[in-house]
Amino acid sequence: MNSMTQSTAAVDPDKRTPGRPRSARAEQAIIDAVLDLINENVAIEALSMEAVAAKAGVGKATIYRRWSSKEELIVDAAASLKLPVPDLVGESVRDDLVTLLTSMGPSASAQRREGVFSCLSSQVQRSPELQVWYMKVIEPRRERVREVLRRGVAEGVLRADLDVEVTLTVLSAPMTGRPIGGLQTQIDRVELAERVVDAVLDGARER
Amino acid sequence: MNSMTQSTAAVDPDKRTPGRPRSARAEQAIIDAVLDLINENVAIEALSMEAVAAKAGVGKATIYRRWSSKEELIVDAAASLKLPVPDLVGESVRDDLVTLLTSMGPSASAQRREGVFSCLSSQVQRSPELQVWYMKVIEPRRERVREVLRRGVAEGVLRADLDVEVTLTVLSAPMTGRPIGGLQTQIDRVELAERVVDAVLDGARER
Amino acid sequence: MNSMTQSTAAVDPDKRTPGRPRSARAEQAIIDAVLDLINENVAIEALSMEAVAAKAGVGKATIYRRWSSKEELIVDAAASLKLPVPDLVGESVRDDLVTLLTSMGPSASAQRREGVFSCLSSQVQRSPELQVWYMKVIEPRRERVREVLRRGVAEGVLRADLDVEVTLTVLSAPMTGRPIGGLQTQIDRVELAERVVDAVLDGARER
Amino acid sequence: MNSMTQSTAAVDPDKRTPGRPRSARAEQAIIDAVLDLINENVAIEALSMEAVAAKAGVGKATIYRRWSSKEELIVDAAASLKLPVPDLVGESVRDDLVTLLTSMGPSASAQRREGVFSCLSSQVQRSPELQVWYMKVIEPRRERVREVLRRGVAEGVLRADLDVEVTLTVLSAPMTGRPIGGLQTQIDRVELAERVVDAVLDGARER
DNA sequence: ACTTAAGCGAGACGGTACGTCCAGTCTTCGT
DNA sequence: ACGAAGACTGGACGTACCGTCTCGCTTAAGT
Repeated sequence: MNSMTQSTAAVDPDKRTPGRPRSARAEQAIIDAVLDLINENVAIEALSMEAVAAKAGVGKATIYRRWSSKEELIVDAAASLKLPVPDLVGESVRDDLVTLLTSMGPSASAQRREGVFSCLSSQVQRSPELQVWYMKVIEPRRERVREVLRRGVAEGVLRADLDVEVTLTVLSAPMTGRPIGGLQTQIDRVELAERVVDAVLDGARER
Repeated sequence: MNSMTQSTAAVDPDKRTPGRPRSARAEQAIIDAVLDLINENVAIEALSMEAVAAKAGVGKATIYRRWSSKEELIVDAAASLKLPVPDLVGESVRDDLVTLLTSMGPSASAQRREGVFSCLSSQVQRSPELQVWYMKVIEPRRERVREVLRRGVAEGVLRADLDVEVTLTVLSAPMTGRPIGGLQTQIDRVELAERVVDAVLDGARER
Repeated sequence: MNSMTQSTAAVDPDKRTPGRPRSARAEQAIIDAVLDLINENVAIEALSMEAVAAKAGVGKATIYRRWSSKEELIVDAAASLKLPVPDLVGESVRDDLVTLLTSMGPSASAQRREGVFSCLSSQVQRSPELQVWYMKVIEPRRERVREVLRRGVAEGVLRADLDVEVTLTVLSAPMTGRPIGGLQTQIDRVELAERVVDAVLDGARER
Repeated sequence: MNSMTQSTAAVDPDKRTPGRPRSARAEQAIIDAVLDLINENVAIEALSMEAVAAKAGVGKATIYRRWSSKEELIVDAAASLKLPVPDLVGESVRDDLVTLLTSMGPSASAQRREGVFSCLSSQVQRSPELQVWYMKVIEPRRERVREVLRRGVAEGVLRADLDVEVTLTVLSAPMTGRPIGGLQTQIDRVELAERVVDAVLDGARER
């Protein structure tokens, strides 16, 4: 994977590889081609390296020199879209959670991203390696949720015995999972986030 | 899709089509081949029609006569595994939910099923048509969850103003979603179900 | 082959086969379908049994019950077109030969026949059995040529030491062979026949 | 067709096409595979591209990149067998014609060639384009025959008013045509050539 | 300025799988 | 027991991509 190569290079910064350095233009053209193709091509997975190379005006070898598989390339393309984790006003646990959850999941932002994330999560199952990379993309947002939950506990707003991990999962799964057979098709992201947060905060049991 | 054909035929049961009827043996051999291949071949999506035909001892045309795409075939193969919705003892809302949730999701039962469901959910996004079929497979279990929730409300165990749909989503998403970056990799299905149910029932907010 | 079946049946004419007799309508429909398809479909050899069955409104088995291969069917279709051997006025050896040669070969008559014979001769190479059948179709005309040649010798019009077989071949080959790279594309059948006959009768050598 | 591509390239020999050049090894392996298969497989037309690719150790696409149809490939395979036009001693018109005719036609030389030419002539009817190519293979020998005939006329050995084209056809048709129902099955090539030449030179008519 | 080494676009390579079409056989009806 | 219909196995068709491998050509760093 690309980023690995960069890290490896960074280990010994004096040593410059001989020969012509890799073209940053080609690199960007490839990423753009991936995103464009995903964007046009709502039906994902018909995304072929051949098409990426053609669209980027690049030889296939130039792609494989940087990414050793289609999956890695797509992960990197997704990573390039990584949204800044939203700034939190920090006034209310509930509002912070709604903000964070809204920014999660496939439909989080620009249309272009939708397809990328949807495609990604379907590919990611396959190899543990890809999961690690995918995690790097989504984990920051998950960590912010944990922080908010812990802050809530500390402030006494949330239960002292809160199971933070399970609560995190319960909150995020409805946002990142596929919208099949559920609510997500009918209501918008913000409303979904609000209802999920409220349901999880308040609980179902009568007291 | 196969089941569609059957339904259509059922509309006019007197009228027999002329010619040799389709072989039930071939049909079953194809389904079995799919399940076997998925089973051996943990890495899904390397599942080829060519291999299915060979394994089933069937011509490719015989497959395409029944299913017009690989996706449809896999959905039908999955449907053939449809578990009986678990019987509920009906003593406690909490226990019933744990039972139902445990039976949900990709790792619900026999190993063979795991792969099928995992493969399935990654394919299903693509076409609205497939989603409809997938829904038919999973919806019964979702409906049972709704019933339990409504029963809980009626019995006064759950909040009177419970948002049943959101609660259903909040409960099921962690079970059916991909296990990426979450708890599912560390803990078993039953424990996950218990912790999710407890978290959702009790809520996070201090009261 | 069909005609064989008929001959076999003729051996014992009292004995009627049990069951429903074969439909003469189907038989004719199949032959007609072959001829029609060859006719439309100038590009021969794309003639499929499937298409014949469809065009004749007949099951494929009905064809295979009568003819055991595509080649046999085509030979029989050709035989059904067998022209009556032309009547000869018998006044002049030269004119009789021109008449006979004109009636030979693929372009001899109705357009429909052209394709059949062209197709036929390309298939016929393959099996000695087919050659026998093909011979039965063309041999009568060849025999008439031999008769005319022998008559010419008897009458003293042709050389006493004439090699009848070679002369027959030399006369007929230009008419039945494919028109590739030769004269046949430029001049019509009658003119070709006349020039061939004259050249062969008169010889090339100066005397 | 392949040779066309080569000729086109020859028009501007400086200009190299970009990309990896085509492998001459693959090209030869394909041609060899065709000839070998025809050779083993006396029953022609069962010759499949699949088998050619497998035997040549080549991807099917590599074949289709060079020849757009099976027919073209076979024509090129035949052309690769093109015999050198035989050297003529030039002493006698009759002997030269026998030599030339003997080298004509499907059974001219090595066994391998027989099948190729036989297969070829059955395919060639179909498209004018193929005929052009086939002509290129056979025309040189035909032209030599014309030359001999003209020389004979000039030397006074042959009739002054000889119809060269018809005589050429009359001589070559028995050699190249199918051996159906004729002499070719009984006598060998050389004898056939001699008898044909003698019959045509001397003529049939008594004088 | 001159090597040297790796980059570049292009496109051919051996392969695998696709979805379609036909061959020749088999199985079910209804006549 | 036939005829018509059509499903059956098998296998070739021609196409699209896979990931790799040349080509001839830049492009820089290090002589």
